[in-house]
Amino acid sequence: MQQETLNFFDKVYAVAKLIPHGRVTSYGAIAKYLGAAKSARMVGYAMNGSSGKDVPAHRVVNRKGLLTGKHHFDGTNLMQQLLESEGVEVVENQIQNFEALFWDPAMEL
DNA sequence: GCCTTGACCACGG
DNA sequence: CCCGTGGCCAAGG
Repeated sequence: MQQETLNFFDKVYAVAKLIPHGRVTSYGAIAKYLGAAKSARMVGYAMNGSSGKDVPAHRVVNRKGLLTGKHHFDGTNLMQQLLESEGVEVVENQIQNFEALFWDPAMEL
């Protein structure tokens, strides 16, 4: 009987891995898909442990399309470069055409 | 075992 | 959109 909390983290990783290229989603969207809409914070925290995993954390941004977590990456603009590498326009830590690139698991899945 | 911090979000003003 | 407040859960001190 493993811990449910660990399941939550694992779910976050699973959903993040399902994010298609050139698309982005928000912490709240993932949390809501997992049934924990109010636990959006935990999604970001889970991402903190995504280091070393196959989780594209750079595709997960906040609700405003802002790269709030770019400071947690190795470099300063690594997250932005990764997104631009997938065809996502990012200016001043903000994703351009965010609503069009937004990928909602609860909606698309 | 309590207190603070944190890659957030919703609501009210 | 900005500001303040509440909530949620986990990790670190």
